[in-house]
Amino acid sequence: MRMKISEAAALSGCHLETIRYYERIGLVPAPLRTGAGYRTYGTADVDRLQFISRGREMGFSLDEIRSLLRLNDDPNLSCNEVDAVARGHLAEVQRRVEELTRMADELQRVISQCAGTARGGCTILGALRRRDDRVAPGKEEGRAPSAPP
Amino acid sequence: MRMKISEAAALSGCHLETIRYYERIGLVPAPLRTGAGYRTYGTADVDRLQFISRGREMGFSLDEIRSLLRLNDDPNLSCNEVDAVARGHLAEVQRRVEELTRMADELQRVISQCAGTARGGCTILGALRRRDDRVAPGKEEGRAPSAPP
DNA sequence: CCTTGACCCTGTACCTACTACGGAGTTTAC
DNA sequence: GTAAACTCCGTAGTAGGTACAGGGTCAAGG
Repeated sequence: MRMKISEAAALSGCHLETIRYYERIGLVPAPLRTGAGYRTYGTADVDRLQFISRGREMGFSLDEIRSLLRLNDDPNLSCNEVDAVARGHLAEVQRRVEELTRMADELQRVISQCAGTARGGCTILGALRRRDDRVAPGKEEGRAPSAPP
Repeated sequence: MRMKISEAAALSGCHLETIRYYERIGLVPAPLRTGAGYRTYGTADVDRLQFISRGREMGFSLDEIRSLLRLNDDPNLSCNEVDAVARGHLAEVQRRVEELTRMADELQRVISQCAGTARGGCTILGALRRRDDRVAPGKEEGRAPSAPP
């Protein structure tokens, strides 16, 4: 019934050393030990580790997972809070998708330009090197194009 | 002409302490110093910092940027290698977009289910808890969903 | 019984890319 | 002249782990 850490790792999807790490940071309780000091895990322990593993697969932070575990343990279930955590995380994931998509578009752009104009100088390096002809979102230096220094 | 670190930070887009960090890890050379030991930067230094800042905005790792800087410094320009670094990074960014998109879809799914069936138990927690289609050796899954008060 | 190899233990260091101090010295503005 | 703003260095912290080193333990084979 009770198993060693390597078996718990295989069943839960958490790496062996990650399990010890989770224990160290208090995300899972310290398990029972054998006389020799070996950790032994029961099914409830493995369930908890699986919960964490799935949470990580969905991109939740360990802090978010900590909250979700507390909510999961609580008998008077508070679905609203779970919902809030999940929606907050979804928003964050979507934000990261947008950010990375912008990066990918920009990369695609400079790479494809480079393929066309390779002889005149690398446009990829040019995009990194260029001074001021920037139309990127957000930043504006107060430098008038009509009156250069 | 030469400026202090705070000005170099403002012009380059790198945080002041980040500049010192880049110096410490050897990404930028140690700048000249005043008699009192203050760092002073010239335009070439600021250009290099800007290069790094733009690289980071495109998501390149500092190691990749290190390579790109070397290629940029090299007079016999090797556009192929630059291209390889950029394409490799683009592939990685696209991989991350896909991964995050999968996460977002899954989150969307469990969140919307939860909104519909909130009374039967939280489906978000259920998705994390479920002992499922994976290799579950001979465990019975039948747990009657008892109605909450 | 003894050895061999596969486990397991603790503790620490390392990774990325920064950021945030603490405590001191320096420059600048009024 | 003095107070505020700036700079210095070094260290430690962040997330989420991974990777040893240097030991102890357990099962099987000979």
